[in-house]
Amino acid sequence: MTITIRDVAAAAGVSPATVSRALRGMPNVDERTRARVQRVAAKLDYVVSPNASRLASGRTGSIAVITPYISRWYFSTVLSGVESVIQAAGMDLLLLSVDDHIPGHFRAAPASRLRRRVDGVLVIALPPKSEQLREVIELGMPTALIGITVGDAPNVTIDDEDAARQATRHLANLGHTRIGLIGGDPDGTAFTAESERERGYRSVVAEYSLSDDPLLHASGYFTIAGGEQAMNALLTQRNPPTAVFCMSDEMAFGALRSLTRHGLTPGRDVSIVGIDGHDMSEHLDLTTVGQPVYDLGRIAAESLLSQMAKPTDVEPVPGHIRVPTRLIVRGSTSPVASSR
Amino acid sequence: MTITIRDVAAAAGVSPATVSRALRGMPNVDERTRARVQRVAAKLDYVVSPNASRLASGRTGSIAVITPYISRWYFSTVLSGVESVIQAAGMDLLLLSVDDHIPGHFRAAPASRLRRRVDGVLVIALPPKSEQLREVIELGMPTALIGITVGDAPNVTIDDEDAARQATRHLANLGHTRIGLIGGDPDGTAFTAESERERGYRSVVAEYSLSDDPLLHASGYFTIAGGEQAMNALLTQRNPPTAVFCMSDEMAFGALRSLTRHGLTPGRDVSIVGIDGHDMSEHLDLTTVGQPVYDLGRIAAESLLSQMAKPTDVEPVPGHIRVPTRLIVRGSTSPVASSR
DNA sequence: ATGAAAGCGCTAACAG
DNA sequence: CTGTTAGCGCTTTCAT
Repeated sequence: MTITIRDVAAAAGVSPATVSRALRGMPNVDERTRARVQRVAAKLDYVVSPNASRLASGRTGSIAVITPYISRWYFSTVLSGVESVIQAAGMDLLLLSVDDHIPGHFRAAPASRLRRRVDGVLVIALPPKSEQLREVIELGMPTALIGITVGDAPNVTIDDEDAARQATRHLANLGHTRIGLIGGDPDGTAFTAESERERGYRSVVAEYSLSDDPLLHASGYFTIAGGEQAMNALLTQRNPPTAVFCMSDEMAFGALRSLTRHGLTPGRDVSIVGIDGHDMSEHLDLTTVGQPVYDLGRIAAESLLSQMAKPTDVEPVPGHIRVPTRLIVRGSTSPVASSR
Repeated sequence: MTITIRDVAAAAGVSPATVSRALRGMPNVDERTRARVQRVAAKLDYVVSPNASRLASGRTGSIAVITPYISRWYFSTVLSGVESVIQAAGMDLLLLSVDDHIPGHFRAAPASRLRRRVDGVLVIALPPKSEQLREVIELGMPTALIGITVGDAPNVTIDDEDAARQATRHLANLGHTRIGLIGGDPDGTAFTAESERERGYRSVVAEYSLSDDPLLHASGYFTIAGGEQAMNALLTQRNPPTAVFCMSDEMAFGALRSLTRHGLTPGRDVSIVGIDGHDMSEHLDLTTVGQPVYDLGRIAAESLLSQMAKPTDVEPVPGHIRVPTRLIVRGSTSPVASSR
């Protein structure tokens, strides 16, 4: 019923091997033969069986993307960039989320679903010390990490420390001296990005001799709601900051909302700056340090592909790739009110 | 090097066939034999080769998700719901975008990448009359559509006409009589949702004898920027609407922004209502008709799975599944100003 | 309940 | 440049 390579071979008057070569564009095939085979294959509406092909060749032609979230902006945007490259390369993209969106729902370890199934793995911002990431790396297959740094595993990131410096410096240059920080969790160690951004912030605090009052720090857990609560906390102090650096745009959105709810005007009463260049940041008039998230995905996928193409013995260290960020100044930041 | 079913068989002192049966939980295997095989397989760290298994059995164990966009809120949220079900079922999820994010970049027809490769297909809101959708449906494999209706193909949607009625009625009940409409494209025919939402709007206009001035209609192309421009157009008329129904939250976000830019206050000067229940809608205090987007994905995936489980001869019509929506009233809507 | 045998549809040497 | 010969690693009758 389903037509196989032998049907094509018979119809074209050649052997299955020749059909295989002709269709895959291999050399050492007479161009007229190739043309005839292609024509016959098209007429017969033949498509190779990926499974047979993979079984025989040992290559799976697929790469897996592992991500903690699918629908959050950063993750879906990275995924989009990844997908464009994978698809252009003619490979299959297996999507695997390790989040448990449904509380209490057990998610199998990703590694077991990867073995013998994909040629390479792309990991989007999994917590560096998570069991799941460790498992994946221990698989020992070609891997590229996005947005995180773990040992010397090939990865693509922004310079998080520098991004934080750009954001904080922008505030300092506007004359602010009490600059708040809204970070992730209180430990600040869940992600490499978190500690690096904090380091960037601290380096500017030192550089400009800004206030380093510990009360200027709050945790927003990288969510909108968390950012709002963090800003609430900052605002209800005796001596609130005149400007706040948020480690992500989403937390900054929450901070903006907190201001509005408190009857304050972002940019006039308190300046807010984020990191991301989130789609909605323009809409909310948020100053931010934009990162090319779609490109992060694209570049990581390309890097993985080239890593896979290379012979396994020579390893020219795909290494760490840094992509640039840039400060986007909007209405949420302005010079400190000299006197109120 | 890689260990196969024969290694397990040898180590367990049984035949490969028995290992196969034991590991897949088939009946007619002595439970002690099964236990031994499982123990040996685990000790040897054996994983079946999906390709060999698929080739031999004829089942691919994968389902494809085809979507025009990956990073837009609606699509990534649906995808997230789909993924949770597919993964729980132990199947592979192949992600395929048919969008050309990179202008001029040719995207191969999806159908050719599906044949002999997946057992079923999930399609997220592709334009009903698109070539790509037609191709996919003609494949004749188990399929479920999300957010669109095409013939009698199994699908999962909200009641778009009803959602539009809820939104428009809410405005009418607040006393508004000049209610604007921001839709997708001028034809309003790209998606089934579009024409149905327009029908719902019109039915309420008729029901409440509201103004049906054609100047109250604008096109926002389902984007934030488009929504803003549409609202601009509506606002610069001699007799602007006092309330506007936007066919999507993202267009509503744009409309809100337009109001703010014009010095108007949403909810006080002009009421705005959207459809979606977008993550940011709460943050922007937007009244909207919420749809359970994550569940749309979940339900469609489950429906597809059960469709695939059934024998092909009896077809009890998986049919059309409607999920309920609900009006969420927030600050962007309020009673019409009786006199200004 | 278990084993033997025959493929699933293709690719990869190896000849020629 | 093309054909032949072996499998890739599993599943599935068919026996036993």
